[in-house]
Amino acid sequence: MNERSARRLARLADTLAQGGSLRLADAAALCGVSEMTIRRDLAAGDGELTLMGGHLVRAGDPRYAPVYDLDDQRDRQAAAKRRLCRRAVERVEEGDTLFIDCGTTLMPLVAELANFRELTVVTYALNVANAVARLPHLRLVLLGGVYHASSQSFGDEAVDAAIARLGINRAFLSAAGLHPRHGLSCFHFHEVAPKRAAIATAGERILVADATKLGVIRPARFAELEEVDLLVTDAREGDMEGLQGPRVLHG
Amino acid sequence: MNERSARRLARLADTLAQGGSLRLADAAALCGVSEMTIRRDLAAGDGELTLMGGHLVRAGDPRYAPVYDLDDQRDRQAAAKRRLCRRAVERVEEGDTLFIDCGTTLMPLVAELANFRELTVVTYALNVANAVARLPHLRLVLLGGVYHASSQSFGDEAVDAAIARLGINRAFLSAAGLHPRHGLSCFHFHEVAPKRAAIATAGERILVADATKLGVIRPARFAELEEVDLLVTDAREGDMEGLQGPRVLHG
DNA sequence: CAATCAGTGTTATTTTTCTAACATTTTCTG
DNA sequence: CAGAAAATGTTAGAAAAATAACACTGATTG
Repeated sequence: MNERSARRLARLADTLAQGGSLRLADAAALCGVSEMTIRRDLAAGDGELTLMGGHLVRAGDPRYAPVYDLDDQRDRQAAAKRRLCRRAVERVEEGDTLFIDCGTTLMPLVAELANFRELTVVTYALNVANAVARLPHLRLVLLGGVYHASSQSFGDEAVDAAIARLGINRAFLSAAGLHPRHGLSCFHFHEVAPKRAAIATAGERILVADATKLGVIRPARFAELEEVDLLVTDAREGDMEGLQGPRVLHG
Repeated sequence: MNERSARRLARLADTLAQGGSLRLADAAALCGVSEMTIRRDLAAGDGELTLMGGHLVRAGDPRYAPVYDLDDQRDRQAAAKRRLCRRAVERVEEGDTLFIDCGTTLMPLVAELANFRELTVVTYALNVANAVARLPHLRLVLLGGVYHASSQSFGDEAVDAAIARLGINRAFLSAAGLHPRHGLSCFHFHEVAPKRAAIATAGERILVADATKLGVIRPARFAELEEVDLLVTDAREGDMEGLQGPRVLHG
């Protein structure tokens, strides 16, 4: 996926941040491109946005999640994420204190945590917090602040201090872009501070990123590749050339 | 619309109560009728359910969807609480920064805020935060910390400092007990710190409490009656004897 | 019992959405 | 700048959904 394509997707995601839907034609007009281009953007995207009968909606919105069948095309991406998270959770040990980043990539990870007895989860994302709160035996620490609908997360200048006070064993990070020379980047600048704080504090830094993130640069750069210890991805060896730094776990 | 038609719609609405979508074919199978019948049901119905590209979803622009809380609906006092909150919201002015306490009492208040253009809501409760996050024009500040499932709220020792940094116009407080001599109390000790911090900072302190809270003492005492400026309640004059301090608004 | 009518199913037609193919424009590269 | 590659637009056809038309069923009623 290319730069402009991603920018359009981000803009649309922002528009739909509070939920709701957008007709494909309106989305195209909003971005000043043809409907076909929006379709292609969606196909190349990470599945956060999805098309339902000509209407663009947030895939994560429980309002539109299918009750019954799961045979959607969109599910392909979701299946990849589940697979990656299943690999990633192998690193977790009983008693850990985990940091979980925002976005949709790491949502399946929370589901995988249900089998642990004693875990503390630290996050600044509302969707992650809601998922964790449903698991009664997990301890949850939410880093507060001003809410950013675009990423469903909180943050302010106090987040560094708040994270520093915690003893985090493992940080699970997500990134919208992962580039050999430009390192790790995300869409929103407000995500940078908590990500950096987590990287600084955590014992082990684990990045989970599907193949579509590879070779991509996003506006907000938050770390170098060398700053993470492990990369969990479904990208094949061929796609990884020039990527140095983390050990790689293929999902 | 006829009896059976309404019954099918009710059943489908029930299936989608928790959100989610249903393909028309599945909906038809679920009701044991043809797709065409479902289409006709929907056309005759009240528009609660709608068809989006072959998928049945709960209708209306979710952006302005009413904020429902499941706990709230189970609550016998729900109607009273809604009435009290409608009275309480009269105090709110455009541009305010509001503190909203935890519990179910103040949940209807959030729904009432949908019509304001410019508000900032400060809270330490997960249920309140989720409700506010769905309203686009509202700014949300969540006070983070360790999650307490018992009250669906967060809190730690840093909450005082976090609240003190904010300029709060009006604090909407809830209490589990309200007693002439023993003042205001709640169930959980972890609620005391944020409540006290809000009382200390806010310009106007508004306590919302239905009649069942009157004359009751709970384990965690957090304030005196005199520390709130206004009490919104449905209790009758007779029940209020000995209650001194706040001005009273009857809902 | 025939006529009627509401409720539903079936089929056909129109409209919309999706997909693929190819044309055009823009951006990159040597 | 020429040529290649990428991005986007346009068009046409396939698939799916929405609508309309008509047929069937079973109950009601005069």
